Amino acid sequence: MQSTQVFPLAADWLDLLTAEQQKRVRQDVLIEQVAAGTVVERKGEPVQSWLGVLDGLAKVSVGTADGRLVSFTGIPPGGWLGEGSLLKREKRKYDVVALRESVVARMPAATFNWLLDTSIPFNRYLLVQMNERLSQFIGRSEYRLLDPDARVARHVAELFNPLLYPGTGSRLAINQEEIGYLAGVSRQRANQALHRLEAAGLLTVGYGAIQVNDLDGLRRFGG
DNA sequence: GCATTAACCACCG
DNA sequence: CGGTGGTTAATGC
Repeated sequence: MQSTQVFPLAADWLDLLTAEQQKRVRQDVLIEQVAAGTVVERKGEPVQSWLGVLDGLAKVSVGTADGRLVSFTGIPPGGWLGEGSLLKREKRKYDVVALRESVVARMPAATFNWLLDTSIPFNRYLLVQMNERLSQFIGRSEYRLLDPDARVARHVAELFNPLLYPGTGSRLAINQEEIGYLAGVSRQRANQALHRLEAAGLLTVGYGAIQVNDLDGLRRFGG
């Protein structure tokens, strides 16, 4: 199930490319619609493409051999990932799973490398993205020390990071179970945290969605 | 005390 | 109808 037809390609880096480069990208990138629960990429497989989430929500998880989750990230629409493994030509180091029905894009390694060789703006984009991700990763280590309300606040804020996920507006379709999963709390506790954050005027809770009103406030909440 | 799981049921789309 | 959310009760750390 793939089409190279019209793609409302959620990728702001596309604008950084020349017309010729955009043309090749559109030709080479494969788009695929996947059902909820689909394992888009499995840990250990050779990396052949750069992955983009165009619609839906994907999770990236890293676990130990016994299956225990060590790290876990949500990728909303507009997020692209896997450039690290692609650059090092190594095997994928994590599982990528669609949390719900999603649309994913794959850019072949050859195209990715060609862009690296021909587009300085694209390199700059990657540099910014990788730096931002590193900063996010380091910051997350202190989440464990925070209470559940603050953990939820920060994980929600991460999903709205404009540098990593430019396609995400102020509203994101994500249910409370998924938020709980991201923040490492139960659905009930996530629900409670969301309402406290709403009472603090930081976000608005909708049906199967949240709307962020104060991104900085969320990042700062509880600490 | 606080969080978790399980279970309801009401409501939204 | 299925999915989501608000709530409660029982149990554990």
